[in-house]
Amino acid sequence: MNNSKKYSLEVRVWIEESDGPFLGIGKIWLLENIQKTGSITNAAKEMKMAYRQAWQLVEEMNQRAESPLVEKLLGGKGGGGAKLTKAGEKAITVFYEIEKRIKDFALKETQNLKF
Amino acid sequence: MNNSKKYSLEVRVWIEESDGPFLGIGKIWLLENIQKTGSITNAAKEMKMAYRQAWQLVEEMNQRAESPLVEKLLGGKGGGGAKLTKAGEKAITVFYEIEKRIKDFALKETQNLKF
DNA sequence: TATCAGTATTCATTTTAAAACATACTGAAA
DNA sequence: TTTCAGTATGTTTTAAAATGAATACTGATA
Repeated sequence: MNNSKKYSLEVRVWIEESDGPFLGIGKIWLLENIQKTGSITNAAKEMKMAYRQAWQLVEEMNQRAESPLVEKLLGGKGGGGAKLTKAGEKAITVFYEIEKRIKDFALKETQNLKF
Repeated sequence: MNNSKKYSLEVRVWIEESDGPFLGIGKIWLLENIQKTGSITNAAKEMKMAYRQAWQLVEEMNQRAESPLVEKLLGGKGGGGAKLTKAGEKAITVFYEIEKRIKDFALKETQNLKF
């Protein structure tokens, strides 16, 4: 008879670029919230993160991607805003596709862990 | 013609237990160093980590595993030491097996990422 | 041409985790 | 019964990261 502790396997996936971690689930959530709210400010509020932090993440993503993932609009009606580029939308779907395939595999591979 | 930025997929794997993350590559390295050096003190030095921290990780592992992964020896010749239990040795091999299977799969699945 | 909300940027403050320090405790062996 | 190196544990420093506050900038539109 065995102890009944439950263990499960967790997998984290991210895209690495020459200067280090480039795109993981955190930035993907940020992209999704920008898409949903139309601005970095509101996306940040949604996620309860500081605007400054969100802005820096967007800046970093845009500089390190082959082409910008977020288009920022300065001034004008409503002060401006931010929206995803085609590349930004693509990044979300590609990321989730890859993540899903790997997590499904991991789940299938690991049943009844014991430690 | 396309930009030549290189992207790669990174995967991190760890074992989760009811109270959160239980065993990842960091603790595995610690186990390996304990195995190699025969004490927590020397394992910590090897890894340039504080003894206190290493000791706490061992404590946590032992309490949350079904049975202890590290056997600690108090006092005596040389002040004591630490060695892996059978369960500790098993944990290392099982962890690496799982990790390898998943990383191999991830590598195979993802070629030519673009962002 | 004044307004307005969001972007852009700097600086001070808080939070956090990690490391460093200090000090008992343990027990085989000389 | 003293020595000794490693375990055990609390306290203090340090360093890094996140947050918060403050301020200037932008430009369509009323």
